[in-house]
Formats: sequence, structure tokens, C-alpha cells
Amino acid sequence: MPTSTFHNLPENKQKRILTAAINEFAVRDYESALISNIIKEAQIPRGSFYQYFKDKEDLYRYIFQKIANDKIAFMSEELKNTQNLPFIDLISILYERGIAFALEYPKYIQISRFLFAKQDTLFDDIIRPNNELAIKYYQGYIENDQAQHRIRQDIDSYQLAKLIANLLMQTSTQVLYDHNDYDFDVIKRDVNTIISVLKKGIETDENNV
Amino acid sequence: MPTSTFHNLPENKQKRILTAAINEFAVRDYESALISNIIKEAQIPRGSFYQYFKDKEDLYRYIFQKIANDKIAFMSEELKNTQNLPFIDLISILYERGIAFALEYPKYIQISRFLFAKQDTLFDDIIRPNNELAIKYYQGYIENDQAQHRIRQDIDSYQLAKLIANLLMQTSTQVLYDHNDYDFDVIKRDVNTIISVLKKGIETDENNV
DNA sequence: TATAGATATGACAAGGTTGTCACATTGGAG
DNA sequence: CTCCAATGTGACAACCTTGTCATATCTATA
Repeated sequence: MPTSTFHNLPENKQKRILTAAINEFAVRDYESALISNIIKEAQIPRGSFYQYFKDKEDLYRYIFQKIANDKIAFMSEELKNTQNLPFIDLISILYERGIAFALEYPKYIQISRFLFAKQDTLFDDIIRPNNELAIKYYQGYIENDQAQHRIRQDIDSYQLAKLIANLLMQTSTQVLYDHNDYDFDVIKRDVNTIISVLKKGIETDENNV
Repeated sequence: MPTSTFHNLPENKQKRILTAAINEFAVRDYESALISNIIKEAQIPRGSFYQYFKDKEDLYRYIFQKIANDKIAFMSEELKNTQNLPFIDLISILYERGIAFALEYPKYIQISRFLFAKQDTLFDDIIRPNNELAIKYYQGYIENDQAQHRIRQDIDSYQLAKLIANLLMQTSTQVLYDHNDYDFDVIKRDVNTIISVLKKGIETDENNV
């Protein structure tokens, strides 16, 4: 974590540094990212950087913490009253909101993409635990829906939860490739297809239209 | 492409170099990968490297060509007699085979993962065209199945093809994370869940069991 | 065996990065 | 106004990589 010196900095200077770091980590792999570039963009002297952060990893972890916070803030609004919502509807919401997040913070997505690509300690530290939490969260919904005969009983809830988690993750990540123009309508069509297949794929026959 | 000098090399020396390169590119991002490491592992003098390859990119592209060739060789056996196979069965085969490939060449997968993570010229050159080809290929199958009322008509064939392409890609890529132990049975369960949801998700109601 | 063309080799200049450290500056308390 | 603790600075040593080039070595052929 950053030193107290960093936290004492005037807010706009902190922001300048963070922005520069985000820009760098969004263009280059963690390993390739250069402190040189960050301090150049943030316009702070080299010595100052080391007064704020222990090293590159310290900064990187801090950035990821920020990403997580921003995402939670972004998502939580929408997820307030979803208590007994059918799972498929929850997924719809998560998709829509997840994509909106990706479009609003494309650099966060790019940073994450780099981290996903690499099987390493940082990934295990930062992503894995959250991912497992998400899976458990979905699993609860799924089992609830299965109890209410909304979802096929013959599907293993954990397996399905994993599938959903992967799909969600992948989609918001993918969106930025396929639609560099950020065409929301096209994206929506993509998502609708997925939801449509998923819905019919997991629902019980009683629910057929 | 490598120089003729490289191609004239005794096969085992070529192999040594290629192996070293694959190892390096599987551990480090293209940008982070070091020629130094490759020549050290391959035990060739620095000067020789530049007699075989123009630079790092030259080698990298060559490696990817090899990956593509190996994959085609690996897959094609299985795909000989799949003419009028129902799409979902084709997908099953592609899944199984794709995962087998990932397990046999985990380093290829890791190299690809790095490339996917980065939105750059190399990706556009190397991956995008193949991906688009794959989508077209699936689309043909889907439309054929739709004509035969095996697949819902209300799904856009292109959208579905894209979804499948992403799923396939992602799964073989993901497999190596979730199952570092390469437990084939667990993997099979994962895939079965996906196929099961997909099957019910895309089939027409007439086909319901 | 002599010779030319192809290959092999590794020292080296040029360029870049990191983390540190001695020194300068600032801001507030007494 | 003085002084101290906290901060700001940037030059620098240590380290590493890349691509080149002059020189050595090989190989096949006449």
C-alpha cells in the first residue's frame, strides 16, 4: 500500500499519478510497464515516486484495489432489490451493467485483461478470490431457482455458476474488441442472443412459452 | 520469416531454438520476452540469432505459424466426416478436441492468451482473420440446421456463431487455470454442462426429449 | 590443397531502466 | 524569526538488452 505521504498529497496530484499509472498499465503488461513512463506522464520526479510507493507492485495492487472499489460502487446501485429475482433476470442485469462498466472504464478492462492473461501470483491474489465469491453467489441463486422449479434440476448448480461467471467475465472483456466503436445496440444484440440461449437452456420445461 | 540459413540448420538445432522461444513466449508477454533468454536457453551465440531471424517479431510470427499448423494437424483428423452432423454434435467434438489440444500444448495456449490480452497489430494480423473464418464456418452449420428445423429459427445465425466461437476459445483457454492438475474428468463435467445448456438452449421445441 | 561463399562468434557501443542518496525546500510550531 | 520534521529533487551507479561487425571457422569443389 502507498505510504502516508502519498495519502497526504493534494487530491489532484494523487489523481494525476493514478491516472498516469492507469494509462501505463492499460497499454503495457505489468511486467512491461515502466515506472519511467508513469513519472513522466504524472510529471513527478523519480525520487518522489519512491516516496509514495515501495515499487511497481505496490502501485499495481493499489490500482487494482481502486478498480474493485469503483466496480462495486458502479454495480451495487443496480443490485439493491434483486432478492427473489429469477436467476436469468439477475444475469440480464449483470450483463447490462457489466457492459456499461466496461464502456465507462475501458482502461480498467484492459488492465484486467493483462492480469487474466498471466497465470501468476498477482492473479491468484487479486482475481481468484473474487471470482470464487462470485461463483458462490450465483450458486445460491441457482439453487433457489431450482427449488422453485425455475431451473432444470439436472444441472449441477456449481457447474452452471462457473459457466455463468466465465461468460460474464468474458463478455465484458470481449465487448471492447468486437465493438471498438462502442455501438451499444450491436452489443445489446450480442447479449440478447446469449441470454436467449441461456434462458431456454436452463429453464425447466414447464416454463416453456 | 526466418532466413534460409535457419532452415538449413540441422533439425535438432532448429528444434532447440524453437523450444527455447516457445518457453520464453509462454512465460512472458511478447513485449517482455527477451531474446537474451532465448539464446541463453537455446545455447546459441547472440550473433547467430540475428543470422536466423530479423528480430523478435520475425521469430514470434514464425512461432505462431507453427502453432497454427500444429493445431490444424491436431484437429483435422477428427473433423473429416462431419458433413451433415448436427451442429451441437460438431461443437461437442470441437470442445473435446480443443481441450485435448490445450492439454497437449499448454504452452501454445499460454502464448495465445498473451496475444489475446493485447489489442494490437499482431493480434489483428494473426488471430482476427482466423477467428472470422471460424465464425463463418459455424454460421454455415447453424443455418443448415435451422433449415432442417434442428435449431431455433429465431436466433440469428451470426450471433450464435460468434457466441460459440467465443465459448470455444475461452474454454480451452480457461481449462488450464481451473485445472492445473489436468483432471480430465472434471474438465469433461464442465464441458458437459456447457453442451447441455447449449443444446437445450438452441434446439427447436420439436426436438425436446 | 587452395579458394570462395556460407556460417559462427562474441565483444561492444548505444540506449534505457531501476532504486538510492545527499542535498534543497517547505510549512508550521514555538 | 528560527528550527525541525516532512517532502521534494534529480544525478548517478549498477545493471541489462539490443543489434552490429570484424574476425574466425567451415565446407564443398576444382
